[in-house]
Amino acid sequence: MEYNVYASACPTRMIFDRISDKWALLILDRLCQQPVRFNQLLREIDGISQKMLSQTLKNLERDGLIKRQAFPTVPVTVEYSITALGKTLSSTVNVLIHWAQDNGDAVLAAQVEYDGRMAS
Amino acid sequence: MEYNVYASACPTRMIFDRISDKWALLILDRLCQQPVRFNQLLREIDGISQKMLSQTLKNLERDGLIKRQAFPTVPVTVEYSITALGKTLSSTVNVLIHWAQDNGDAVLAAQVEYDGRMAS
DNA sequence: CAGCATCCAAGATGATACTG
DNA sequence: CAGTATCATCTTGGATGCTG
Repeated sequence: MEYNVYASACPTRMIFDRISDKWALLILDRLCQQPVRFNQLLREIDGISQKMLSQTLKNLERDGLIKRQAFPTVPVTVEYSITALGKTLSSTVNVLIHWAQDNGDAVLAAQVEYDGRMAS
Repeated sequence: MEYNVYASACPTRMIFDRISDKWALLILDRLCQQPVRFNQLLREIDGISQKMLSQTLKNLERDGLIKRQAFPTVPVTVEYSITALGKTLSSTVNVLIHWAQDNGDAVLAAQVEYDGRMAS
């Protein structure tokens, strides 16, 4: 069956909602490098709250993009790692990251030009 | 200079905030095909309100990703088209769209598995 | 036609405190 | 350490009405 990307019920749109989660992308990118524990992520992802981290990790795990593994140490240790599926998504995300790095200046310049044009 | 992607002040992060706007991506993708007028976009992008459309178009124009052109007809006609910069972004966005189309089922399956695992 | 201004409801998020 | 629960806040976005 063919889906209309612009319709709400479209599966692609559902995935776009996940993809459009800033924290999810940052976490995914971070886990792509190596498995990381909860509090370490909390420290490294600048600006994220414990609540959002917890919530985002749960979503990512539910989507099969990351894997949660708890070790029976005292106190408990939990390690989050990326899955094969998550890796493939991360690759496409990296394309966007590189675009941003390459074109950040151009966007910034456009903003300055726009603001000047509108002010007058 | 090197930026830390995880820091709030990072330019890449700023761009990510734009990219993470669902409406912006959909509009960009639509304009990539051909120039479209305001009300036509309003009809085609399912679920978007006039307010959001107006707001998103303004942001995209400010970022230099789309171009707004008004024609002095009665009543006025406004056409939005994609810029060269916007086209390059759209290309990378398309990679994501294809990923979503290819992996939607896998994500769905993961969700079902997760929900079942958590319910027990 | 192509918007802008206003009001308001709902959801997202932060801060804080508590737990196995 | 790795979370959960609760409350307060703050943003977001929809609905409506008006305008050049």
